[in-house]
Amino acid sequence: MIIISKDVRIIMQTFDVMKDSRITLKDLAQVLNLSPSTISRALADHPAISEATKEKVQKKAEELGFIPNSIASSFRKKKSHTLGVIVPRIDIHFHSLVISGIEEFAYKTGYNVTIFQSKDSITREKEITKLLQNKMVEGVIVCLATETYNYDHFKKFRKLGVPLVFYDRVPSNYDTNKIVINDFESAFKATEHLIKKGCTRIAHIAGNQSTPIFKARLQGYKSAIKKHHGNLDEKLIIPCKTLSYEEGALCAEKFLKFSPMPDGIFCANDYTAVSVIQVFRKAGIKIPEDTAVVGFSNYPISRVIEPHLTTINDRAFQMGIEAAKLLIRLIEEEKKSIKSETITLETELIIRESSMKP
Amino acid sequence: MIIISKDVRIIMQTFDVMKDSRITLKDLAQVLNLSPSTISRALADHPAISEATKEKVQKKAEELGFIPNSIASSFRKKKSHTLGVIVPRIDIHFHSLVISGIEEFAYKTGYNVTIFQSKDSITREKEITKLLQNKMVEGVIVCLATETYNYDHFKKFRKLGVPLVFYDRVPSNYDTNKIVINDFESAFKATEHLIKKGCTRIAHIAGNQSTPIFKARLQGYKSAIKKHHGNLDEKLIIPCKTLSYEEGALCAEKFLKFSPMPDGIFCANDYTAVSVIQVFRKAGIKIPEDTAVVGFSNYPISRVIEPHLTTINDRAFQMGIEAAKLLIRLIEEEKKSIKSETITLETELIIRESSMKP
DNA sequence: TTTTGCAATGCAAACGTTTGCGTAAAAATA
DNA sequence: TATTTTTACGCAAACGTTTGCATTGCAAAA
Repeated sequence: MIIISKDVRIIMQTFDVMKDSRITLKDLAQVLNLSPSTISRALADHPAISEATKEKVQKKAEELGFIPNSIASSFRKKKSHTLGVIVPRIDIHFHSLVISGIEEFAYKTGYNVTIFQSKDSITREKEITKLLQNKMVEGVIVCLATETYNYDHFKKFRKLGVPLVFYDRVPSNYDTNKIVINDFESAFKATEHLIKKGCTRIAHIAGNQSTPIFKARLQGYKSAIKKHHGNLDEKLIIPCKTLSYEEGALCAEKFLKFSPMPDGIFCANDYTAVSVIQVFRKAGIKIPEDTAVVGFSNYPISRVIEPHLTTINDRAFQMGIEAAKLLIRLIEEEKKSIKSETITLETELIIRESSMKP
Repeated sequence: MIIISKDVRIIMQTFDVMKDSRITLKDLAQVLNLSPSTISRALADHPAISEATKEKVQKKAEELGFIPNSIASSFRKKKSHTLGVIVPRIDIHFHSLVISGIEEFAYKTGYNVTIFQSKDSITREKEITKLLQNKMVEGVIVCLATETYNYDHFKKFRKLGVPLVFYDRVPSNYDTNKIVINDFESAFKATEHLIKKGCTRIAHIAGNQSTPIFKARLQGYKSAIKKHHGNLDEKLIIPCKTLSYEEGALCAEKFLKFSPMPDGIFCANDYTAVSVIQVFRKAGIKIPEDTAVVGFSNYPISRVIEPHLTTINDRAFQMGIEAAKLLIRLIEEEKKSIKSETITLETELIIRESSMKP
């Protein structure tokens, strides 16, 4: 559907005339009979410029619709005021929350955010790191691709003096800045909650054990069980690859065949937890009376599923805020710090009906 | 938790030495006894440069770890190779899908994506448009803030020759490029589906009527009812402000008091649809036997809720792809086109259990 | 009055890359 | 061999802003 009206023609004319006729500092200088340097300083509120000229310049700039060319400025000052962000996928709710936090803080501080998706591919991740170096970003925030176990492609940033902050899926054995939650403690809390609710056979749907966060969650679960129940039944632990909704259903089917069945299940994420609840309910198992369920991440779905899901708030938005805050601090610090920082965010157990045993 | 090891110290030394010692074209030129222009052309695979020198340059560039300064290049060429994206919020699943599509296409085409959240505030939206002009973005993709009814702050882009593409919440009465779905037809399809399933009293949870997309959905609903049932009972239409999960529950409560109750409900989004299903089921109403429900958007939750929700796939990812594709075409077109384009994506009715009346 | 000091502005270079034009040498043509 | 064409490269300007240093005018101190 294409519409060409008389109106559009008029607009086009304007368009063609104005095209690329951006007013520059020099133009302003000429008009005002001042030097470009004075204009520049006036606009930057430099103390050496008199208030009178400052006002004059401001007014004229406004009048002529002067738009400072920040690329020229970046070029000259060697500062792009841009942060690069590499996430596995933008459309995963957790990451979109983190990005939202990053943008929020960056915007307030005057930085721009350029995003890239690694699609969990190390090849693409490497490509992106190269791009980011060209682009002269001032700092980079990364959540590693699942495939990434070697971090060499990030070393160049250090050489270039570009600070890095990793979040969630962070490098192990590599000293750098990290924003994480305490997965161990969170899992411990979640498991302990089930124990306190009277569960005696608590199962765990575990994530990919080559990913540190899921490993830590399993450890937290184990630790809580050992502390309160003494011994641990390894059979109650079912490892998953992707922790998808579908995989969760498969785990649930397995649990249904156990005898006795688990009376509590701690799932490494919310998708599998939701899946378990649905499969169990279809099988006539009452949640939470027969089996209590706890998830991890506080996805929107957790407060929609019936019964509402007890889960761990993983502070995704806050993670983004902290990542941006730390990164910008590192960028603006006079002498770039040598120390690497790891910020651990406090999680919170959100207790809902799925674990409220009578 | 701060760890300083001997290793880190060594890295730091390297770091300090290397800092800001980026190799430039000039450096390369000097080393190779060639002029910067030759280096530039060699690296750009210019036909006027011999294969021999090209190879020599490539090799040396690799060897010295030359990183082209794309800010300088952007500055000189007046091309930032950057797209600006303004969305109300990144953490809304629909938008994160669109952004994902935008990034996907932009990445393949060599463009970067800088994102901004308007937070549905017109003030912030205006601020962002100013920023984007400074940044010399080559094109902008926008989903308008709910507050936005005046589009003057976007007119400057046209004057600057920067193409704009709007998606989802697009300006009305303003000739520009738009990517939309056919909300009218989709709503018509959804309502007709309920009619064909035998529903005779079909209600509608409508969105904010000052937003064109929700207005169109209401019209589509009305049109289908009128076509098949002849007359329309306006009481069966409940308008909502935000279409939130909570608002959906309020609507559901109202429907429960109707007599006779609606035997079909078409909701303007999935949140309210899910809410309706839950409230109805708690009240003992069988879905879909007593009342069939159809949502809109195909949110992840729609295939988790029991019964799974019949809904409209709004092609969010594809919308992002198309927006980026159109924008980049507009950017790269020789003579910027005068015509505004509106691309309407075909939606798809996804039929699941919530509408499968026997 | 001369000197010193300060406030306000200008000069000019620089940032790294690109590009139109010029030119030398080599190759092709007359 | 003389002339033209082609090939391969260099020169130098330009992009718009910033910034160290120089400069001007003028008031305060000597």
